[in-house]
Amino acid sequence: MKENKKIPPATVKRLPLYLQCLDLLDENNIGISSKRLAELAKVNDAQVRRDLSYLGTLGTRGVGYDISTLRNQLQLELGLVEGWSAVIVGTGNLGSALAHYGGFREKGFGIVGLFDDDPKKINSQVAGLVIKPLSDLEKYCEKFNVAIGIIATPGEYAQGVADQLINCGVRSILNFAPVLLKNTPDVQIRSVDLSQELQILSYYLDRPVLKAVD
Amino acid sequence: MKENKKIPPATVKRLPLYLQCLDLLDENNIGISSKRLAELAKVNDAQVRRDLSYLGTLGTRGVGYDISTLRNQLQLELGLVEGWSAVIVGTGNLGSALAHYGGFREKGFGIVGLFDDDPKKINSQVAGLVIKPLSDLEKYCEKFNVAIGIIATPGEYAQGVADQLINCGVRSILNFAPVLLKNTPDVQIRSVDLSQELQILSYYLDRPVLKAVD
DNA sequence: TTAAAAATGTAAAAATAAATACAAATAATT
DNA sequence: AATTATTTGTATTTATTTTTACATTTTTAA
Repeated sequence: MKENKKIPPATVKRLPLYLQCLDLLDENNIGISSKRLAELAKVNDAQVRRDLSYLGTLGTRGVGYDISTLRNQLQLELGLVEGWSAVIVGTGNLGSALAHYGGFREKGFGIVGLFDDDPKKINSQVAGLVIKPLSDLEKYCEKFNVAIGIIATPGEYAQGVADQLINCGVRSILNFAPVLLKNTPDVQIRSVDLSQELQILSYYLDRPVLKAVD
Repeated sequence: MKENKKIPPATVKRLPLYLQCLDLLDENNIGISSKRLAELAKVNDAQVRRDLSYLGTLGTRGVGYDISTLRNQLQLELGLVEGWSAVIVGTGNLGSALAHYGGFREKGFGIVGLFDDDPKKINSQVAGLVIKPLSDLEKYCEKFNVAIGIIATPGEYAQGVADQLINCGVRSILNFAPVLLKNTPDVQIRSVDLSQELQILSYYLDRPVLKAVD
């Protein structure tokens, strides 16, 4: 367990963004300034320096940041070197999209199981993984020490699935179903609600002058 | 164009959440208190009152809020009564998931077109819509007065698609491709990056004591 | 060698967001 | 009719986040 250096939540949300920006750079770049990184990430350059300072004293005055050091520290802080295992529950279009999505693996996450309760889907393959029934969930979670559950079921099944995941020891859930999951102590839940994102856009559609926030 | 009442961005982000909470209520509920709504939305009750106060004086002291008034005002403020038209570009699993997703229509958005440049997909149907080539985009945008473009292509095509959408007069983009789109004046861009969400979860995985933010 | 330019790290200030606390209004109860 | 309980709306306070400003360090140029 990592010590609690207490990085502000607003900063934590930007760390993956910085990592993404580094990935954009030409391979023979060796260093980068907060000014340049800020341009790429579209944030204030002092914000970049302040954010990065939570990871330690990584830069050199008058010089900038060493890209590889920076990448390493970001990955370390975000826990991307732990090789967390994840399962995806729900194998409709969204679950399949997630299963095919290379970005998870690329960032160090391993999708070790795909689950669905539709008998027609069980034992068929998606993205090289065999779809298993939810009754196999516990077995998988133990075997692969699954840390993350990704819910991509229709809304009506999401809470039940979440309960099962939690019951299997999963302590982090990424939920794409458009429902509010119950809070459980010691379980981190992040929800991405596609319709809510569109509604926020819609608000600003009528008010082009105003600035939205991430 | 709506006048700029300047609702704080943090509040705007919660408005769709309140709407979702109202949808959870039994149909014969007529009123709701900020306390109850706060429980459902998992926020502080004063926060609910403060947020709603930006929409006007909607409640009655000692009584609470009339649900139907509240829903109407939220929909109005979010622009959900304008019947904005949207197109989806990219019809892989993610694009298909979005096309099938009922939540958009339910909230008043109309998906009026599906676009892809894969010749094998053109003219096939997804969710009752015929997939068209990107060369038809301009025609559609004019015909349906498309306000919103949803990008669900692989990363490498996303910026090009965004440019085309903007060129066709689209002023709001919801981007699911894992790339940072260039800023364009007067164009609102919201990006949902699946891998970044997982990375944020990952940070807290090692630090169960800390509290994440939305 | 010295001066100017570039860049970090952070103190201090400013801006934004959230929570507390309570007066005012309404409804329920005695 | 008076009292108590409920509940909003918001002033005030507190917390968090962002930005400004600058001393400090390093590099480059004169």
